[in-house]
Amino acid sequence: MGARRGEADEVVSAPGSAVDEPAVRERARAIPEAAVARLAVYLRVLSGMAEQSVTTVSSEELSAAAGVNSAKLRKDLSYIGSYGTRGVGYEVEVLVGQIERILGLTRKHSVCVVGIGNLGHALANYGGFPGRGFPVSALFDVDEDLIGVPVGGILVDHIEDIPRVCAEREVSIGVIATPPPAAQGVCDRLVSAGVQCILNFAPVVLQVPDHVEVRKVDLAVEMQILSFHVARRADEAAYADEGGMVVPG
Amino acid sequence: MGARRGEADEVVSAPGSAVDEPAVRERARAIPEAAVARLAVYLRVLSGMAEQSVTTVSSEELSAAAGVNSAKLRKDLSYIGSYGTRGVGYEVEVLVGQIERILGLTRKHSVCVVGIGNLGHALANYGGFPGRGFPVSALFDVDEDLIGVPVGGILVDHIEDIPRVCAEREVSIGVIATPPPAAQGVCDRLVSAGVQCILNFAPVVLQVPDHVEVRKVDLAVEMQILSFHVARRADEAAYADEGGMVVPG
DNA sequence: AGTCGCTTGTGAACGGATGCACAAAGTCGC
DNA sequence: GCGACTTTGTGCATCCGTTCACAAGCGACT
Repeated sequence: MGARRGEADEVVSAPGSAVDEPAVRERARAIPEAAVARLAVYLRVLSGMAEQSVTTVSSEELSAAAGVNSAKLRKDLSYIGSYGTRGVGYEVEVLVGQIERILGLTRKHSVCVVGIGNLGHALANYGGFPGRGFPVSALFDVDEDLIGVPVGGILVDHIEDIPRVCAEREVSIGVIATPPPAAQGVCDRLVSAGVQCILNFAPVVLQVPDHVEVRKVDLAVEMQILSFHVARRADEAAYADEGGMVVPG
Repeated sequence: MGARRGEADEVVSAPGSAVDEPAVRERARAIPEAAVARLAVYLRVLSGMAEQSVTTVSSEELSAAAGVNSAKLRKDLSYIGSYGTRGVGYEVEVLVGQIERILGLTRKHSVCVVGIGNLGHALANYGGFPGRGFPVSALFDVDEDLIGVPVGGILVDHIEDIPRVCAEREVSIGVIATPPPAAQGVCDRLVSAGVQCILNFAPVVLQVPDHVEVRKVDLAVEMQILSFHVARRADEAAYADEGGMVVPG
């Protein structure tokens, strides 16, 4: 992902001289993407614990609840600082606060949803967003029958108004839930409206400038990955049946 | 090089006695998970090309359309065999067929959706599934008002009937779109019904036996990852402005 | 045929993430 | 205060996936 930026033919110096790495570069922001995803999961688990008045948790307990191994959990947490107490564990409240800080959840992020079909409706009504600091503050579609209609308490605007409305409501995250052919156009509008992060549900590869972050959720791809595993299982079963496996003893 | 799958316990003979291992070679289904996900994307792009009567494509073109670099694309394709022609490229039809074969799409996979709320509705009506070999053939909920009601052409059954209905309709993939508290219970029912692959939209870490494959799609997590990037950007901008760094302890 | 240009397929280097194993650092009981 | 015990935080080895770079292979053109 974001590792590579800038123009290609810039840096390359001849090997041999001046190889001194400018140690200046790295700031603490070097959290692996995979770890960020897991931090979000830990946060959810921790929030649940906090609600049940759990005050302290060990890496072992938390990792079990999050479905990872404890060493990985500790390493992930170490990326954001040392907030544990050796011999005791982590204070739930502290961890929640720190993870929220790192994930940028102390600020609210306004979200807009584009494409108010089945999925768009579901997203607009999805309780998980506002509850976790992501107020859905704008909805867009092209269908004239939908414009002005409230969905989940928000009035639907026309796609043409994306730049104006997004600016007014300070939208920082755009969610695309349109049919595939419309996705790129919507994406371009969002980008020109200054939205820098996009969550794309349309089965399309979006072209965006370097400074825009895109994550995609493709249901068909997920299903196909599962299909692959179904097939692999079937193969393995057949293979085992045929006696390819040497069973000792 | 084929690093083998994790099965490991194979009979390892002395390095000198190199016997040919035809069965094992055929067994070399060691395709990285990440590559599988990309294959699904290539397949979508290729299908689009086929519809536009494109017959041949180079790794450069295809990789651009799929948003990856060409070396990675070639390596991904090499996992499934050598179906390209040097100096020319790949035949679209051939590639489509081979990827479908590897992903197990030559067989239909019946899907059931559990939890017919907003998201469940969206999934039941989602056109992308049946169009790609994933007929939704069963729906479940607990709400008595929904039982027997057709959604997307399928009647909703009660969750209690999961074992019977899934068996009857040979469901191989279960999709969980229930509220979080219900998810684990539903998951257990699916597992006991023999479903081996689960796509989980509930923000919960599911506990399943080893032989069951779970993929999760967590919208809140996706949003939080984006939030992290928003925050990181803001930090970078601030850092660039100040030109210095003081990290408070 | 021979050669030239193009594209695939892949060995090997690289880098990032994972898991292990242990020292450091704290608590608890006495 | 001290020693035993617990749990964190991390250096290190390992593994997996990505990227590079190039030989091998194919078609086209002379």
